[in-house]
Order: sequence, then structure tokens, then C-alpha cells
Amino acid sequence: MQVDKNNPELLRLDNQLCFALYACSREIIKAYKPILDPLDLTYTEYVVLMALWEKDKVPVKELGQKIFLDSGTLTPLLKKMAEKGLVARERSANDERSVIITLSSKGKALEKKCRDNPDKLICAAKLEQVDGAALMKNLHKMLENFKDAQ
Amino acid sequence: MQVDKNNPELLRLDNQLCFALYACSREIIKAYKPILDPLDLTYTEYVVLMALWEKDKVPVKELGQKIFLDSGTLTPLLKKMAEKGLVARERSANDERSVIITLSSKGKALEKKCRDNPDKLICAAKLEQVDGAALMKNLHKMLENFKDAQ
DNA sequence: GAGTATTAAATTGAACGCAATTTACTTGAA
DNA sequence: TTCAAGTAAATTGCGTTCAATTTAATACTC
Repeated sequence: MQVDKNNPELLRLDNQLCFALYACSREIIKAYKPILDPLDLTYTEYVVLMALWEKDKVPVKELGQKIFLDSGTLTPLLKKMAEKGLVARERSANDERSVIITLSSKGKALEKKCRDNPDKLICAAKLEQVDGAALMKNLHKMLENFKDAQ
Repeated sequence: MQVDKNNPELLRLDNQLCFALYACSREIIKAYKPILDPLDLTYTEYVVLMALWEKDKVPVKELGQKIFLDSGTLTPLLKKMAEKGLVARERSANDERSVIITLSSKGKALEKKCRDNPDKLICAAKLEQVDGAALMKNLHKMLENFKDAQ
């Protein structure tokens, strides 16, 4: 592939890493819908839960850094999740600026029901022939860069 | 990596291809913002333009299939782009159900100003050390699957 | 200790993105 | 031909996503 500046070929959609990520991301989230609908979860809620299953009782700030979302997105989302009974939101005693997010028993219990999800998705999206390991390696390299820039 | 069903490890964010795509996609679009703002383009508008630079005078339907967006997203977007003077929208004479999208001279002229964008983004997002070719290969394999399923 | 700077959430406003429905047109079969 | 089925856009409603601002609390400096 040429790297000349001003090469119009680079502007082709098929050569745009950015577009490929953008389209793949949306299509995979769509493929998750039939898996998450029966659990009454949106994809973003599912991501929040996965983060909390790894580490519970975290401030909104820390949660946001982990999943690359800010308070503008998380505040309304977490309020809705609290209404659904998935999490509790309470001000930190040490630092009244922080809000600590805690899984409810219902939120914790969902983890088991989600353990099959990765396999279900691979089937739903026919990902068997994709080199997931190589893909992930490069995507995480990118995410590291973005993490540094935060 | 293990592939046992019910393996909780698979639910970890770091093992989720889907999450990596989702987060990378949003971060790269953010990295594009300082490049696109001076051109008065949003990322989605930029994607539409790239598609039209490749093939002009296409029905909304065909445009949508190329960039994986439906009329619910494209109709209001294309109206706004028409207001900005980037494209024209007119009903097809052959088939009054279709709306044909045509680049204006202003829309066409933007292409040259965008030729440096891929290089600018690589710098902005520090993507030099990412194996773009391998990444793209796998992403396009995924997109093919999604295309088939459409 | 008072006042400034910093920080964490929350709020606001704009732009998607998609499922589901509606409207208008075209195609195809009886 | 006529009417049912199919198709392309448009519309509606909901859920993000983010930049920019505001509010409230804490840290820092003199």
C-alpha cells in the first residue's frame, strides 16, 4: 500500500481503518441485540456490568476510565440501571464529590446468565474464521495509546 | 485462550473483541474531530462523502448498503448535507421511490482538502506501531459476513 | 484560615443510530 | 386490469455519545 501524501487511494473506504472499525463495531453490537434483549439489557448496560463484575464498588470516574465513557454518558445510564435494580449509587463518605457504584444481587446474578454470551455471539456473527487473537492484539495496542492520552 | 463454555474469563472486558472494537471506534472518531472540525464536517458526513467520492449519483438505499446505515440515519443526515450545499437530493425519474444523491461542486471540491486526513489521523492517534494491514484484513472478513446477512 | 485552583458529577444541547411503523410507489399474479 | 405483495424513504421514539458548562466538594497556597 502506498503512503504518499495526497494519494486519493487512501481516502477509499476500503482503505480506512477508521471506517472498518466504525462499521464492525456497530454490526457486532447489532448482533448482540437478540442475545441481550431477553436479559433486558442494552449493549452499553452490558459493558457497564462486565466492568463491575471485574471490580465492584467503584467511583463513576474510575468506571468511565475503564470503559472509555464520561459522566455525560454514564450519569443517566447509571440512574436507569439503578431504577432497574441492577446497581446502587451512593456518594462516597471520604469524598462527597465521588459517587460509588455497587452491584445489587440482581446485577451480580446476571453474570452467570451471560457466560454463554461470547460463544453465542461468535455463532450469531459467524466469527469463527476471524483471527480474533491478532485483531485483539492490535486493538489493545490502540487502546493503550488512547488511555495514555486521556 | 480457553474456549470452555461457562468460562467466566471470557466475560472479562480485555477478552471481548466486541468491547475492543466499540472503544477503539469511538476513540478514533474522537481523534478525527480536530481534523474534521475545520472542514465543518461531522464524522458521519465525512463517511458519506468518502462513499460518494468513490461513486456519485447513487440512491439512498445503495449508499446505505455501502456504509452500513439505514434510511433512519441517512434521511436526516442527507437533508442537513443538502442544506450545507454538499449534495443534492432528487427523486429518481425511473423509480419515484428512490432518492438519488449527487455531489455538488462544493462536495466534490472537499476531496482534495481531505487527502491528508489519513496521515493526519495516524499522527493524531499515534497509530504508527499498529499493524494496520492485518487489522483491516480481519475487519473486512467480518464486514463480509455482515454484508451477507443484510 | 481565606481564597484560588482542581476535581467529580451532573446538566445541557447537538448529532447520531436503530427498530418499528408509515407513506408512496412499483411489481406481479389472478 | 386490479389488487395484493414488495420496496424505498421518511417518520417516530428511544438510547446513546460527546463537548461544553455548571455545581459542589476538596486540595492547595499564601
